[in-house]
Amino acid sequence: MHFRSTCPVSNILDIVGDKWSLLIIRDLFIGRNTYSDFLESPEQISTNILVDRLKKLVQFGLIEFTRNEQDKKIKHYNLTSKGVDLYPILAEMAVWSRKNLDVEFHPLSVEMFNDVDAIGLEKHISNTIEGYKKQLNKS
Amino acid sequence: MHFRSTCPVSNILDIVGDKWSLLIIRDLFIGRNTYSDFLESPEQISTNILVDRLKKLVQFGLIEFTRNEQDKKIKHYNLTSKGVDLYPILAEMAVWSRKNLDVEFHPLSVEMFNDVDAIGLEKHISNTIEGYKKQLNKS
DNA sequence: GATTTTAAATTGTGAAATACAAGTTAATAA
DNA sequence: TTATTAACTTGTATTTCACAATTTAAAATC
Repeated sequence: MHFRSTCPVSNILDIVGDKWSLLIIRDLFIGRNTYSDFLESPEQISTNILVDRLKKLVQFGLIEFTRNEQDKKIKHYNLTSKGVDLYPILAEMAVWSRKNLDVEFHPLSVEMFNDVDAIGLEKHISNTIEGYKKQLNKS
Repeated sequence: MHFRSTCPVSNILDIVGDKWSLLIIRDLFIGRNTYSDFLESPEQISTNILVDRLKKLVQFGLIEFTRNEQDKKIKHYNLTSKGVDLYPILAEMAVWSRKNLDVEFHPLSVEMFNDVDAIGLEKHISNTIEGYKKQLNKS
């Protein structure tokens, strides 16, 4: 990995600072976890970019995959601990957009905002991280 | 502005989700605020990209500029309220990098991490935002 | 066990974004 | 009037991305 500088903000941007990586991470948090799932996301990623990003995210240790036991041609991706740690960034991004953009949001994010308003951002973040890690231990 | 979807994470990435925008925002938080300052940052942005990003960030309402009264050919950029609101994202990115990357960081970020450790992330974020807004009122 | 189906991956081509080097503009300073 | 310099532009090469079509390989069906 080549880093442009020793700034930690620059460093993480060198890893996930492109148009697509963080959207794949977002997808994993909302339960989408196969190649086909990612293709169905509303942003419409191209297949070559998707394959490239999945490979890179695996190389960086942010995600990994297991084969479906029933149908071994299906890969189920999941976040690693490093990947789960990205959630605070995604949450702060969503919060910024709600505060600063005058647009309608997807029902899933409205649900997320309701939770944030009900229990606070910090609690929402820790709950989400904990929830994802539980899901991991089951599989 | 064209948004790829109604996901708030996707929305903000459509605005600042490129290789450079958030580094210019970071620069403004650490006191770099002229074209020449930005060019001197360690990541070495190209002049054409810099001009393009500054224009876009102004258009999006994240930054604005004033002319130096002593030397009117110098533009001093500053964050707007919308721009200052990006700080939690930058802070969470830095925190992620410290936790998950095994590299040495720039002295300025070490200083920032010390503050985070001393007073907590939330307090560090609110102090930084408040500090920047004070600096704004003076000018 | 040959054929069909399908998730994942690849390939080719054009478009867009970025990098790099050089030159231009315009306000200030000498 | 001529430097000087901050900001900006231009041209070209490279890299990344978008879009469409095709290929691969494991599983399911006949």
